[in-house]
Amino acid sequence: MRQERVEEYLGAVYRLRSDADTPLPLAQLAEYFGFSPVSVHEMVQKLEEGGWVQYHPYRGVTLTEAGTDAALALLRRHRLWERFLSDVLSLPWDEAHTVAGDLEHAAPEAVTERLSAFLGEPEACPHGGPIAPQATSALEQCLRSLGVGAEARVTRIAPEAPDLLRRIAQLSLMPGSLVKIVAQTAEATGVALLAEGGRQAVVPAADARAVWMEIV
Amino acid sequence: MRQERVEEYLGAVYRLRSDADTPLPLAQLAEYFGFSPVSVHEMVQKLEEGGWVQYHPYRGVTLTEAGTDAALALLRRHRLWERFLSDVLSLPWDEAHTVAGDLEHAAPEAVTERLSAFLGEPEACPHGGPIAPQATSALEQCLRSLGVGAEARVTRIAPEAPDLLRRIAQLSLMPGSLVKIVAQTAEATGVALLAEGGRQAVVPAADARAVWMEIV
DNA sequence: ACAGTTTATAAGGTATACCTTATAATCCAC
DNA sequence: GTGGATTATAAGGTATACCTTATAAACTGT
Ligand SMILES: [Mn+2]
Ligand SMILES: [Mn+2]
Ligand SMILES: [Mn+2]
Ligand SMILES: [Mn+2]
Repeated sequence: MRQERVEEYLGAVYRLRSDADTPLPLAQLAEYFGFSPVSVHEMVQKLEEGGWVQYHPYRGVTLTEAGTDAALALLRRHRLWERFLSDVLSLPWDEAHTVAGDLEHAAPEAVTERLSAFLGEPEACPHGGPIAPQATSALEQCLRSLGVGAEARVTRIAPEAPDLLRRIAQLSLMPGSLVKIVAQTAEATGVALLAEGGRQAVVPAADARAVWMEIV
Repeated sequence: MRQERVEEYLGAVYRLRSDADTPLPLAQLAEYFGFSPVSVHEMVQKLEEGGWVQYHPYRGVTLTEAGTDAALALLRRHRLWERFLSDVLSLPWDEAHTVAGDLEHAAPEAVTERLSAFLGEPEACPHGGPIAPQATSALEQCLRSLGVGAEARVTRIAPEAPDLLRRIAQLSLMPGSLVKIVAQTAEATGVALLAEGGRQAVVPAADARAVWMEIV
């Protein structure tokens, strides 16, 4: 197995899983990568042989300790590069995410640590993802799930799909933004309406599911 | 052909060739990579189909214009990352070279330009390699070729082999160092002796061939 | 409890980029 | 101009990581 492939799989498992013990169905991994389920199954078997994941037939994969460590290290590198690209080189945040997706595989531990120090030991990526690997705050709720009248602060955008990031940026909904839900459209197909610092914006339901908030 | 492989070959051709029109023998490429000549031959044929090189049977390869452009762009990225790793993250210069060998493939044009701006548009890598692609100064001579009594300034270390770089660093022979040749040992197996700012050092003949200087 | 869906496994295929062994063509130095 | 070294080419092989098609097994809801 090539190192980069291993990392991509472990990173994906970490990002997509709901919690550490609930196995992630291979179908979800396949869909995430756009690979056939058969290919993902093959790769997962190799990952299990390598001691990175545990495979639970008919249920999915969980990360072993080694797998979790590797995934966390990857995510940390990813987010540090994102900060560098975004803060130091002023790259748009969707491009920062994309480029970091390559750089993340090419920085040994020593470089990562020095990069973190240079950046001032940041705590989150430009999209709100934690850099010091810690549990996601249990207080986070997605924008979609908030009711009319709620006031909340954006903590994070996840998942970090480039086109989604571009739309979110246009609405100025970056982490830190304070927001009040002023209206809500009908059910599944609906959108959420909200006002922020005077301005108003309409967030499509699908996008609202990727915006995570903390009620204030 | 995968982009990274193409880049590695073009970069190697550029670094190893003596001048633009003299073809580089495949044997030298094979030796550089540690690949079999047959494999290199196969790859060179694909590179020719791709329009990156021209192959002159029994003589070697030359870069096409597209190939030269790609090689120069790669070298530029390589050297900018070296400067970043060395200046900003304080990595030892041999490690900077090694890590840059990976990062160089993962930075799109836009990132490269911003990186260069952030670094203050540097003109050379930590080992003296030019960043703005220009002809190497014709005044450069290698340390090995200088006679006793000559006074010169180090301009560059090439090739950038990590262990060579470590030895050179220990002798404090980085680009900029001023040096006077005070003695020279016998022929091929010999070493060159020199004094620098009071200190004295003995440079093995093989290493002296990689230290390029400008007579002052 | 069984039908229908989901998941697993078997079998064979592709492309990339490396390998070895063997033979053929060419070059070069004497 | 020929013989020994270099270089080219042919043929077949490996590993990785993806693919499709087809069949089998297990799960799940009614
Ligand atoms: Mn990646
Ligand atoms: Mn991010
Ligand atoms: Mn490289
Ligand atoms: Mn360099």
